[in-house]
Amino acid sequence: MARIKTDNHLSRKDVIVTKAAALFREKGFKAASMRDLAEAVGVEAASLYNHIKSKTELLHELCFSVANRFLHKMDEVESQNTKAIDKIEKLLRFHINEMIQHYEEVYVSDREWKHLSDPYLSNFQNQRRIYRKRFAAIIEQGIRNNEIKKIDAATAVLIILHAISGIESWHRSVQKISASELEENMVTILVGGLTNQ
Amino acid sequence: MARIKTDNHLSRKDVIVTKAAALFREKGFKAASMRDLAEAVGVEAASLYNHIKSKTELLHELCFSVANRFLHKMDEVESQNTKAIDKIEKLLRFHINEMIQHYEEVYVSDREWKHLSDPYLSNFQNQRRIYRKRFAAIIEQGIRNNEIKKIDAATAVLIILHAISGIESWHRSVQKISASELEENMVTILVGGLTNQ
DNA sequence: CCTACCGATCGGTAGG
DNA sequence: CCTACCGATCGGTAGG
Repeated sequence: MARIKTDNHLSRKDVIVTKAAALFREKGFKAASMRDLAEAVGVEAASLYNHIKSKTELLHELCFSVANRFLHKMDEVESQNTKAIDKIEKLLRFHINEMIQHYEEVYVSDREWKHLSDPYLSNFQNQRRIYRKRFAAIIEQGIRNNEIKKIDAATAVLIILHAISGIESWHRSVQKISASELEENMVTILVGGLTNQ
Repeated sequence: MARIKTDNHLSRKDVIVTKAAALFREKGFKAASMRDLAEAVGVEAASLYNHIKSKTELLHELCFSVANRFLHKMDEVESQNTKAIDKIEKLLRFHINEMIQHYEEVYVSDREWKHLSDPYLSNFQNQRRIYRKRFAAIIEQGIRNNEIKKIDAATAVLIILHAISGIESWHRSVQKISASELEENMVTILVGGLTNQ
């Protein structure tokens, strides 16, 4: 997915990864078979193995490409010289947009990572734990600066991250409101819930 | 699960359903095998079928027993003569407590229902859609009465319900804060996010 | 990229 | 509640 392309065409591998994300999202990792995937790609199941090593490899490519994007954004936000609540809003908006634009991948990374096997599993869990701690540290900074209510930071992170995963329902619904309206509503409720005023 | 008992002992069936909830939560419905379940119960796999009809039956018993509790609570809350924001807080606290006390069942009902098969699948999806509409209607009432910010009610429901599912992370963590502190933190953030003040 | 096929594991049944 | 076993399906490989 991160390969540089000279044209708009996706490599066969990219097609496989993309179709895998859609299938894993729809059926779950375990219930999605390599034969399902082969049919979606338009080849026989055995042919997939000329491009990938295993079914699990597909899952960990998806999980880590998503995790890397979030960690990269966290680096960027932490280095900025802004108020804690602004950092949180930036992270929140990034999460919302990632979920809207890369729905299948982000969803799979969020819900199917438990099917990873070691060493990827513990690696992923570690990255996730660290990300949440960094997020909580920003909230704690905001509480010390009186920008944010006196709440448990870990609980706040948990609420924010899970609330965002709710976009999944919006994504598959008849979509009454637009993506930008969705974003503003979420920011209003969640930033509003954290701040004193 | 709803059967009346004359003593504290669970019937064999109850043990199977309870162990199934734990297994489906831990591994996911598809990845949890009947042989895993048999081992957890302490019998051979074939023996399970003297108490249950199929693996799917276990899933739909879990999903519908959880759904029924929420629908029953919704009936109760709707019939009360209180402000919309109080109804929301009541539902919110009920959800939180259900998630804390019946963690495995509620989690499975929330995350594994897609493995139901028709007619149970569409039945469950219907109940879920109706529940959310009733929840949204209360929020809309609150907006009309100026108790709640002018937001999209469906988005608010989505945020609330998914935020609660975040308790899953708390449940399996080293549990820094108590259940009641968790509840108060969630109510503070979410009710605070909805209200004008 | 395909045909042919493998060993393993699955949910479930027969019969006692 | 057990032993014995079934047909189906799985991820993956061999060989071309």
